[in-house]
Amino acid sequence: MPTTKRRSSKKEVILTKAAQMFREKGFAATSMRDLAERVGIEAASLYNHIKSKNEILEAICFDVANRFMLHLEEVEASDKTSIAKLERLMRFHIQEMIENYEEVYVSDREWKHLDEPFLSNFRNQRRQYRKIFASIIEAGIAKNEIKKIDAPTAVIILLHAVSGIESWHRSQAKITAQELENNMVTILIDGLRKH
Amino acid sequence: MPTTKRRSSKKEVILTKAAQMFREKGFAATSMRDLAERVGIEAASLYNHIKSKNEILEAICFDVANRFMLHLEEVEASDKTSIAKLERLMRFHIQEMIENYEEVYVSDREWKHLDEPFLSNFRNQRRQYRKIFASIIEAGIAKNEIKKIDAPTAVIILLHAVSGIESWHRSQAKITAQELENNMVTILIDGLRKH
DNA sequence: CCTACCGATCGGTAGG
DNA sequence: CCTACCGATCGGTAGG
Repeated sequence: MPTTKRRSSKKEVILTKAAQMFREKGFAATSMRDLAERVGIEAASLYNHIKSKNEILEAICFDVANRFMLHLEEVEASDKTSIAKLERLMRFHIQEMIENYEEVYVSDREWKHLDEPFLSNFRNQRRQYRKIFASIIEAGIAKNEIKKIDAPTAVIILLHAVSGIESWHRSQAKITAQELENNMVTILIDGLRKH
Repeated sequence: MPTTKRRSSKKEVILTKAAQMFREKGFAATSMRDLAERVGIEAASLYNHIKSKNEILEAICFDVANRFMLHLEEVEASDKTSIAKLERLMRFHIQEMIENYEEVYVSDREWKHLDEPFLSNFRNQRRQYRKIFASIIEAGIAKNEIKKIDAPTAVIILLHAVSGIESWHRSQAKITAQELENNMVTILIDGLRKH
């Protein structure tokens, strides 16, 4: 049964190419004709695999959001110190950014173009994610593992610092992914200053 | 002479409103008709003040880029420790992000929509900025003020962490701008862990 | 600063 | 999966 074996492969190709183009040019500036050309078919043929341009964005954004939320809940429930939880979360973010670069980038920067009700849904998941993330930091402060800083501010810094990996990705890296990961964890957890 | 006094005021209104809309919806998704409505004139009338949609983006991006570059050169030439230079740069970034939010945000996220030769020009300024920034960190490592981390990675973290202030801006802030600034500097320079 | 309009391109559909 | 095409909207111009 060779048809079942790779049944949805064309749709996957479309989603992958779309993620690449949405990252390069942005969602709004990517036309369905551009995308079709990259996939190697006519624009009209795209609609045999997807319902609309926005459906592609939805697939990308929620795929990423669900993956991150699942991991966060797993870490939250684990038996670790707060600093160890934070470190694990950050390493996950960094690895995701490296391994699923296009998708994660698009989910982070282009979600504003989602239509309702997906827009509200995504925004809620995002808010919920940050709230749980902040609560882990708060717990660390309470247990005296973490400095008394404003937890939401720390969340913003950690999440955005990681999203900066795009620049590393583009610049053809003089350091390996593993070195990058260790550098980021060191800087964010222990700071720049030498004690 | 009341005409000279506020000669370019309408153009300034257009640039300000455009920065707001480009931030909210992105450059590509903002139409000249949307913008005209916000300014309170017909779309065609915009062209009495600006040459094209792209010219607006150019004005925003290079205004910000020049301001940042000027400040960086001033700090670089100053007589301070590396850590003090870094702290001053970061405080400048944070203040700019708070005071000129729309403009700085657009310059950071929408510059990809610049046309040539502006696109290459902007990219070069950006690369140059990061190179100088990294050299300040390298100098700090050489003088033993800063940990032995990869300087380009540190630059990415510092710059992107600050750009995360958009989230603080949107969330109607429970802390003041000054508290935010101090929190960010602490976290990035001294880290999260309590020693 | 407006009315009137241009050619180009958009996302998407009909029908095969 | 394609050809042929739709109405809507885009950035921008002519002319006043």
